[in-house]
Amino acid sequence: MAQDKPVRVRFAPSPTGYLHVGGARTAIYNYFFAKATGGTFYLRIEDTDRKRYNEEALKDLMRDLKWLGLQWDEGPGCEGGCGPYFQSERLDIYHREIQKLLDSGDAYYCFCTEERLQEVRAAQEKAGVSVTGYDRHCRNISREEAEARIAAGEKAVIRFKVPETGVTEFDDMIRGHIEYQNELLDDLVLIKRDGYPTYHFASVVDDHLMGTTHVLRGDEWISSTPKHMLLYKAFGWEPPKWVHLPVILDKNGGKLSKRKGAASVGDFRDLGYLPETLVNYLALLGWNPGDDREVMTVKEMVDCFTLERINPKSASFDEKKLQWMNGQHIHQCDDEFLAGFMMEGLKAKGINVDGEPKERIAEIVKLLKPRAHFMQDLADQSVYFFVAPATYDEKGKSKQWGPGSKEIASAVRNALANVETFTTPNIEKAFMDLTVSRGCKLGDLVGAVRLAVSGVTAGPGLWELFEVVGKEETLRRIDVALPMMG
RNA sequence: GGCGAUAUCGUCUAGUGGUCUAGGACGCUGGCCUCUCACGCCGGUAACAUGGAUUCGAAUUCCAUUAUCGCUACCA
Repeated sequence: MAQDKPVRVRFAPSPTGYLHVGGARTAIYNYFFAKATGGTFYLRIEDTDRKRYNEEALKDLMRDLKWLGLQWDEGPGCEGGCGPYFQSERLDIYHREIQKLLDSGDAYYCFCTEERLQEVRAAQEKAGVSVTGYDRHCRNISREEAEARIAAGEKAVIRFKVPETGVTEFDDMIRGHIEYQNELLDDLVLIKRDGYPTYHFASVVDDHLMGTTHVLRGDEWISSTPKHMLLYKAFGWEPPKWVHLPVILDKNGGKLSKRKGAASVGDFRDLGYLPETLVNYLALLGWNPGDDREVMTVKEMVDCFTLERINPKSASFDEKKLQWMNGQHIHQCDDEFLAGFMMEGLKAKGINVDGEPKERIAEIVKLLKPRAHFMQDLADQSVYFFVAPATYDEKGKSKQWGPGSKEIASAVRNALANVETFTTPNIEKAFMDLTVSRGCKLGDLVGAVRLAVSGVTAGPGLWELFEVVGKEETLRRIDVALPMMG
């Protein structure tokens, strides 16, 4: 399947809401495909619905795409030769192009009102006819009459004159050959009453004019593709290659929606996922590299990306696996980056870490890194290295601070007090010696003091933990907790 | 209703007529490691939607059925 011309693909969102992970994945595949083939990835804003336009959504959209690392080669902010990249700024182009269709007789003015359309629809429903849609009431109004009526102030839309017979077929790169009977298609609106183009018209005109070679879009567009094919034909343009992507469903096979949980890129960022994780996971949801690799960098994925390995089946989003993958990516982050993220998190909690030695921060990151599943785990779990616990885990209290624990904790405290150089090996030795002299197990010694020093029952190895907290502070925290023990 | 797409473990997937008593990953689970929790390592669990047809042979091809999703807007 040789590419005769350089690949040009686009992500063409409508700025009506947040960037849904499904949309994000469409953007990812477009981006991967462009990068894998040395082509161009451009961003086009489909803002032809003035009622649903949302300025905030547009800003978020671009921010989230950038956060994911999907920087466009052309588009808002980096104009290329095919702008403008906002459809709302291309109205003159659509009006110029529609004239061609009007001239050739492939499009016509339609004066039907919303009310009449509704009546037609209702009647069709009642009659139970199989073919529904616009009844082509205005199809045969002459151009002269139509223009006269418009000149007289009547409002109209412009519809496409779809052939009444025949078959329209196209090949989808991941689904193969698809055919539609033209008689099932209705005369879709091309230019709306407000003068704006519909999606169908604008996307066809733009994909052609902007040189799109492959259209990668959600599979909800499959049924519209024959209409788009017919438009290309009417214009005499060569259609792009079609690549309809499967959708992403939630755990239960329903739509992934905000109401049911996280659904947008921003949601997952707030939850503590790395962009690398999200891109990796989303890419693997419906595509595979051809081998067993799963945790991959963008470069690794781009290097082996092909459209042929995209699955036609829609996939359920599994947040458990996402979590696991985030842990994997956190393990691969360099410590310095994690340290920066951790310190910001601590600052946000009101903990001043400015004076902390770099080595100490690095040591903490080293201890916490293999335990982190979310980025905020770093800050959340490191608080006790900087501030003594104000409260203690309730379950831990009843389990670790029961009868006899005070005596054990005191013994540990005294043993620790005698450790001159408070380092991990020395601390460990103190504990070991204590098990010998007391004739007990290590497990008997650690629970109570871990809770006393950290406030929680889970965490890094105790010796390391104590070393980083420091001798004086460790002893002090044990002293504070001693009276609470039984 | 009509049209279309899809159909392998709970989930993501490998698999393109024999090497499949179906492989990997997440999850769940047993164990190892061990001062806790993680990490890591070893093992287990679990699937070709159904019915026909083609074929010496089908998860793989074809046809039905079923189920799910999508479209059926002057929304994208």
